[in-house]
Amino acid sequence: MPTTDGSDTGGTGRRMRADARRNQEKLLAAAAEVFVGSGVDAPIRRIAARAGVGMGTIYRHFPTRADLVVAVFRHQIEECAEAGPRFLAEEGSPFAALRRWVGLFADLLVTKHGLAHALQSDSSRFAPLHAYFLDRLQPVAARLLDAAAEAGEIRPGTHPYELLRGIGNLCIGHDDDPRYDPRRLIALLLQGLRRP
Amino acid sequence: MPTTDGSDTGGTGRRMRADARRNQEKLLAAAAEVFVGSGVDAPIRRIAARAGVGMGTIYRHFPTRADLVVAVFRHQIEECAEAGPRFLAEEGSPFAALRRWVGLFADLLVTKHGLAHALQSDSSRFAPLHAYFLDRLQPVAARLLDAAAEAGEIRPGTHPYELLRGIGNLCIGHDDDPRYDPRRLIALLLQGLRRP
DNA sequence: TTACTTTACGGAACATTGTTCCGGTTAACA
DNA sequence: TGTTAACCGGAACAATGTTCCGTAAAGTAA
Repeated sequence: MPTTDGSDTGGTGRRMRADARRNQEKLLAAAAEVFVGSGVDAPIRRIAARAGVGMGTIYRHFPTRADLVVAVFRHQIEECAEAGPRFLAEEGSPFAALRRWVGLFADLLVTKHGLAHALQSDSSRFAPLHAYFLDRLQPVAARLLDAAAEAGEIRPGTHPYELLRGIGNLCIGHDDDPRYDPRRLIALLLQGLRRP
Repeated sequence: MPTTDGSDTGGTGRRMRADARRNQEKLLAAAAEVFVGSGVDAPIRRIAARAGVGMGTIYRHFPTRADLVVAVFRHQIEECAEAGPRFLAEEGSPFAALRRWVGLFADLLVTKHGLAHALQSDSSRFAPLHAYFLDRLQPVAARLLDAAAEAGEIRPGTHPYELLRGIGNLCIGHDDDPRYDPRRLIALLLQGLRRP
């Protein structure tokens, strides 16, 4: 798993060359800028151009688009994952923690243009992004669901994966349509979870 | 609004030439076949080739991909729209009718590969598809929701558009992942609608 | 510092797909 | 049957993803 600080080894176990690390950072910065303006489907060429590097360089550092997206959003994903247990400790009930965390998760998807859309995508583009998201967030969702179920606040049996994916899906396309607010539907979904 | 039978006028008010109608039918058949195998994002070239016509022909008949998708699925959309009022008459309660209709709607999206995905899409590709879907199905959803709300079975205030879009979103990507079954989440959503 | 090795860089070249355009063909009709 | 308007096919162009290799730079040791 690559890191973003000076210790990055490029996966080879050897230290990265200085220019390589410089370019990687330039690429991450450029990608973050372009993603905001044009979504995560922006042309690779534009990102390379904005970073001032060639096509070969971007493909060497990030073989797939998903690798680049993961690298750009790693921080936010990490924060979201860490918030789960914290909410469980802070909130009065497991269900309240679950609701708050789901809200944070939805914010992440809604704020970053096209991220939700990329997460499911067709076929298996973005498979690495999908995998990273799940590895990191599914256990968190599972723990919140379990806690709420044990407390008797929701009925048991909900699959964490399915819930995450469903919420992710609901967040798609909110930004080109003011009539559609994913949060209302997410609230309905949570309501449907509650024990009668 | 184009039709598929012999009366098609191509929108000009004049009768279509025989070869034009023949090609349109060949294209519809080919598109339906290709969509099943490769989803609605299959290359235009392949559809044209399967129909045995040139690129110009397909673009003349269906200027955008969405036009072609609409034409292919018109029948199913129409059936779904007509089922709404029928369910309302047949079922014991408005909510039961709503639930049954939502199931039919979901089946439509789940069965036709990639249709759900195309429905929201990014930017505004598929805008005609989106528009047709809404024009036809939103009033049906509205009537079902109103009836259920009036009967006191669900709480009022749910936007038909939002519900349709949400269900559409939930149906995305079910086919490349056995762990994800949109129907379970849709059931939760409906449960969340119910009056306490 | 210099010579040498290893790694990375840049961008041309190729592949795929969407989209447009135009010369030739054909159906419709008098 | 001749005229005309509509239609056809596919070449040509454009945008983008992906690969490859000659060249340049960084690291290393004498």
